[in-house]
Amino acid sequence: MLSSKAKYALRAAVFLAKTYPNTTWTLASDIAATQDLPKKFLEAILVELRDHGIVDSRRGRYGGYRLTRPPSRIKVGDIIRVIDGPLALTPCSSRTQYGVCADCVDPVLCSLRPVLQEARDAVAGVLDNCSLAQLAEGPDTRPSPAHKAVA
Amino acid sequence: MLSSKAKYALRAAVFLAKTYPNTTWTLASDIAATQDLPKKFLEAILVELRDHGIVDSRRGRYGGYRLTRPPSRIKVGDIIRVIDGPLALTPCSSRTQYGVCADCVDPVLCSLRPVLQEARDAVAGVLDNCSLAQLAEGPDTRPSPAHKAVA
DNA sequence: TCATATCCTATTCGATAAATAGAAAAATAT
DNA sequence: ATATTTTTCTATTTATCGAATAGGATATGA
Repeated sequence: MLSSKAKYALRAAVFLAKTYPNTTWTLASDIAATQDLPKKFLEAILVELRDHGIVDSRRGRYGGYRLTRPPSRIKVGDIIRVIDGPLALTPCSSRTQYGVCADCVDPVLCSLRPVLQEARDAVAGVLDNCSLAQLAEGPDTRPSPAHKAVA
Repeated sequence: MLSSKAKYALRAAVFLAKTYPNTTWTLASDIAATQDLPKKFLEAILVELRDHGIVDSRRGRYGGYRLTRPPSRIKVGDIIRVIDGPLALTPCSSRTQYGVCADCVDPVLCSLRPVLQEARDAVAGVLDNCSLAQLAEGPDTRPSPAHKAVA
């Protein structure tokens, strides 16, 4: 599951994508207000995105935030990785942030690794293939699962 | 990321798969000892697996646990869902346990839902396609990512 | 130099993860 | 029947993390 933080980050990023390209800077308080996000929390999120090269920031009057590159070149997977960490289900099945699990020495668990890598490749294939530009184009018109669930 | 609990559950399940079919019952303490899992914690996990129809249990002397069905019919995805919940990244993109996110009313987030559903289908496609039988067949012989990472 | 915004540090609050303890309940060998 | 063994239940613990807030320091442009 995504953390709230990651969802907020995605919403903020899509918001910024919608105003791209932008000569002026977008206020954190504007994002917070229109997206209904906790302002202070959002600021912390934007700092993280900045530290990872997703957004640029400018202090002081007429400061704010904007994307560092065109929305078409920022992927959903990029943002999730920054906020929530690897897409993989275990450190040992991650490709971008590989690490040994605490209990990774176990051969039985290691028999799991191949399938976990497949899983991580499968999610990454989807999330790294969807850009902010695509999301910013507006709400999707396909029937949502909400409709199906009610039916 | 998987919880430790889910990893323990998988290891325990693969262990049980290796002794299938089994006329006798396998002790929790045997699983704990050979797999190096905290015994009491493992017991709680086995109860959850039992409550969800993955294992059967028998109390008293010569009691223990065993799989309710052939390992080929128990998928990695089944076990992860029982212990860690839906494979999806949000409740609203889950198919087996659909639910509305706390902030799901937001149209921007809703523009995310299609891609999140794709992601969930992609992971599920992998994890629901890998059975305990496959894992029990022994450690995988493909080059592991550990080797690649060291290189 | 003032207004405004980001940025930094600290703190809170609650929930969840990961486990442990101890006793009750059940099943069986003897 | 009874003792033994094993699951099962209830409670508690401890630490960590998620989510958020507070307040001030720092930078920027008018």
